[in-house]
Amino acid sequence: MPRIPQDVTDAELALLQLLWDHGPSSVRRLAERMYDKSSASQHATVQKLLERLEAKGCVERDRGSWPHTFAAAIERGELIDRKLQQTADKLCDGSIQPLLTHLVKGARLSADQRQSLRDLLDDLEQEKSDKEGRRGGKK
Amino acid sequence: MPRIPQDVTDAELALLQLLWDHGPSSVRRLAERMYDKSSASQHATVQKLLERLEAKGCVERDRGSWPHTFAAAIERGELIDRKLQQTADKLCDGSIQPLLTHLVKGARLSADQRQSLRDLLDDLEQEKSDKEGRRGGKK
DNA sequence: TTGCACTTCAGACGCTTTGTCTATATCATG
DNA sequence: CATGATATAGACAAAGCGTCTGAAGTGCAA
Repeated sequence: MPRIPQDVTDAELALLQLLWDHGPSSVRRLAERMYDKSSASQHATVQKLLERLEAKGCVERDRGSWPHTFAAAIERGELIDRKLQQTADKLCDGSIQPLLTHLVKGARLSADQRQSLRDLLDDLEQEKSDKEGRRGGKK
Repeated sequence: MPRIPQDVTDAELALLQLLWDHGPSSVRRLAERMYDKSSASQHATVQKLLERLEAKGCVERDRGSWPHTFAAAIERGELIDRKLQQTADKLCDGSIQPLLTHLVKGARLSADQRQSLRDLLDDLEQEKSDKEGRRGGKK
């Protein structure tokens, strides 16, 4: 089940952004947005990129429609998580804790941002105790 | 002097890790650790990688010693920050806030980890008020 | 049906990166 | 200066990436 995540290149990422921002689209629409009045070869380029994205499991193609409609198969957040995990693997021996520390220290967080982070932690706390209070569940 | 950060490749990173873990070293020592009984050509490979790392500002070479001694010119944390910023640039429009959120949500944080995160936030709070009330003695 | 425009698909090109290696110049010391 | 180790410059193959060409397929209108 856990398909091993593949890397997404820059051009591919640009396409994903378009899909995230504008929803499922045809090759033509994507090409027109990406280049802005696309030529025949650019159209083919987009097609190839989509093909590779599909192979990587990042894009879903609806072969029933004509022309084919493409949609993102992963969410932005999913890709973010992948990237973070990769960074952790390479630099922190797989542990994410150091990343957190560095982010919190490095980012100049405003009071608001700090507060929202605290809130987030509170939510986690809540979740945790929920799990305990509700008759056991699975360990 | 914000030297524009360069990317570090895998083999280069492996060298940096050695420098971080074992301190300044000669090419020979690095080669022996990296491959484990290094050949002549592997020795040259390490030399080339160090040369590139030096060009990228990630390694400092002491040309006074013989053989040259190499030391990391950036800290692990610095590279982590770079990577995180790059991820933010590509996926979050440069903002780090989303990264934080995803990390906190995604990482299964233990109670201890959550607490240390809170402490970290408290420290930031403290720092903030320090800056207002003091003539900053840093250390 | 045939013709046409559009799409899909397979493949290849050209450039760059990356890790590796060869060859030559340079050095420290006996 | 002779020798063995080191430094330096350059070349190489393999792979990745964005791009493009050419041919096959599909829907549609005359």
